[in-house]
Amino acid sequence: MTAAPAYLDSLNAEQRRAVEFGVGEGASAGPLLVIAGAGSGKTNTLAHRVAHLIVSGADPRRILLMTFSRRAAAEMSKRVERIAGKVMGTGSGVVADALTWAGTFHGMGARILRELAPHIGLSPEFTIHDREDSADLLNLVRHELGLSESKSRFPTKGTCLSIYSRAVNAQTDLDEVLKTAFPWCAMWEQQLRTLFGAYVEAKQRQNVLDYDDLLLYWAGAMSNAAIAAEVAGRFDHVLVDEYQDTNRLQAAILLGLKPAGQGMTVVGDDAQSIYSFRAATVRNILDFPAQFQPPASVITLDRNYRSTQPILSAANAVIGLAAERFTKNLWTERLSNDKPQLVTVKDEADQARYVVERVLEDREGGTVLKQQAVLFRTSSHSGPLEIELTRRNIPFVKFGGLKFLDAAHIKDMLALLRWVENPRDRVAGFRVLQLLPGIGPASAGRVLDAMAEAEDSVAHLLALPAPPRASEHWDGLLEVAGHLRARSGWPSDLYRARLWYEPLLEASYEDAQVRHADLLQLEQIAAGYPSRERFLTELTLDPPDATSDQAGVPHLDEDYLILSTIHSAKGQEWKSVHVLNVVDGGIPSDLGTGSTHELEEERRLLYVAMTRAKDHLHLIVPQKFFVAQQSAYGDRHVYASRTRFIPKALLEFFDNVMWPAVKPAHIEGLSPQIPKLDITAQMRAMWVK
DNA sequence: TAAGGAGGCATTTTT
DNA sequence: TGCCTCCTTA
Repeated sequence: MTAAPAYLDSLNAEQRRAVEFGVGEGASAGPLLVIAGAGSGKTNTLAHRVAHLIVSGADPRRILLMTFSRRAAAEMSKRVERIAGKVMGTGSGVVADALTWAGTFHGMGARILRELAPHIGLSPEFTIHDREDSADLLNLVRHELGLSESKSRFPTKGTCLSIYSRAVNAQTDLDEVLKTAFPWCAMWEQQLRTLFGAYVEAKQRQNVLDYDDLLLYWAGAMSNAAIAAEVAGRFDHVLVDEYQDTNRLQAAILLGLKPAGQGMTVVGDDAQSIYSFRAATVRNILDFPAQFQPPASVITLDRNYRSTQPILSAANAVIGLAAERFTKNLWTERLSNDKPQLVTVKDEADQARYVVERVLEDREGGTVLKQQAVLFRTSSHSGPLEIELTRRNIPFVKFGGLKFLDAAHIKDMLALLRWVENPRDRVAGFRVLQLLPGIGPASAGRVLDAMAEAEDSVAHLLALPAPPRASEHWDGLLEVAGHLRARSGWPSDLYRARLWYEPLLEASYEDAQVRHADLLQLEQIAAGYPSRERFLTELTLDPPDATSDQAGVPHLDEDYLILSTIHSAKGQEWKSVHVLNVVDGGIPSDLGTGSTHELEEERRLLYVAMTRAKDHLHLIVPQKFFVAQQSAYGDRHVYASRTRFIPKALLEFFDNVMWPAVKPAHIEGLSPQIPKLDITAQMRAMWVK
């Protein structure tokens, strides 16, 4: 082996092995599995590997790089560019924008399917349903089948979708899925089977795909030898990040792309597998090497560059109690005397106060808010904290939970665009039509039926008479639909759509002002996409994270505190991390204790949360904790105990403190950062729910 | 047949 | 609490 090029100097020996593995053998290098522990420089290593491939002559347009989220893909591309640019010269243009196949499985699937569409019985104009749309369609189908009689408690649309999704992604038959994951729905097996069959037919008639279809159709296409050869032939290298969170369907796609494993690299950490509810299976990563002949090479990265030794020791101890584990303990050279804090507080209100106080303290100490995060198991757990933050005028952004796109008015606008893009999309049409006063489910259904039978459905729509009570707004709808259909100007389409929609918005919502602002923001976002189709597709596959419907959401250039579900915190790191509700019922969630399998995943969740912290880690244990979602009504709290994942024997890894300490917090204790005279804001904030 | 009101019930995490 | 479904009324 020749001496390593200078740009690899910053890597340690194992990282360099991972980067250089098989490079120079061209596309014939065998499969590689990199087990990369938390904070072990995984992203950096993968980025270096891609850059190294390119520098060594690989064509970046023939590299497929799949990550868990779009954010991760963007970050990766940027790094690759930086590294390779340094070597090859930034102006060369060889690297810039050349890494065209970087994204999520779903995103890449959508792109490939649009090309393959004519060959596999799809129209290239297909639109994509997000979870809620899918559930709505499932609901429509359910009603048509008469499965919604009142006395029988048929599973809700959301549950039905989860069951369907799991069966698809786990490649498992319905009865097995019901038995293992949804036992309380097992009695409905026959009806569910009928429902799912009808659901699939409806999707095909309407030329829509749901999230699962993006994988399912892709995998299906790969089972045809000619198509598989065509698709596989495009890529010399296939690299997959976060492999522990892929499911069997995704593994099947990969195998279809690289049956012998040549040019394939997967990276992951079985200790961080937290997506089994999405049918991800840790078996994918464990069984990866053996599915090839000869088996894939394995390289392990276990040096942690993120956390201090005390934090790491505590995290190692927690994961060390796992029933099964495959990765070694992480180690670091970052010494420190500060153990992680295990803080007992009275209730969730005190928990919120504690966090706020520490956050302000840390900021005093020079850690900007953006370098601090508060993590929690369930989106609703941050409620009391959000109130406290608002009261104290501390800006924050929340990741996970409710999304911008879930807002009704945003969905309305997108439905119009989607319907115009794909007039067969019944969920979209149904929604748009019912926006008009005087049109309900029945009229909407009739219009859609008439369109479905017509040769040219849009022309047919334009010629339809107004439904009985909807004459007032009918022409307006036809006009905007006709216009958008005939000539799509992007992003001005959205502007036209808004002009049409705004009168309806004002008529039906009290807070039309706020919603109006959201629509403007949507227009901003739209301007960043080259076409309507790309906008709709990518927005569905990668919804913006934060909501803006509450006052006080900061501009992005300001400093703000990060609030995030543990799931959404994957791959990230902060100087200081607070974890809320580290009690039984919080983590593990009281819903996640059904099987050992679920319980182990909850344990890994705590591990993931803890390993996000670089310097300071606080686990907070409120003694009084509300169960499930019923926080506000009734008084159904429980006296919780510390999470079972930190039994007595592990207490030595933590500083155990009670808060507040002996004397109660005093008003003079407030940080000088709080403007003393801003009482008016507090008065107003008292009424912010 | 649309639309608003009353009453029942609730299973987390996300592409 | 807030969402969803069913029922009543115009």
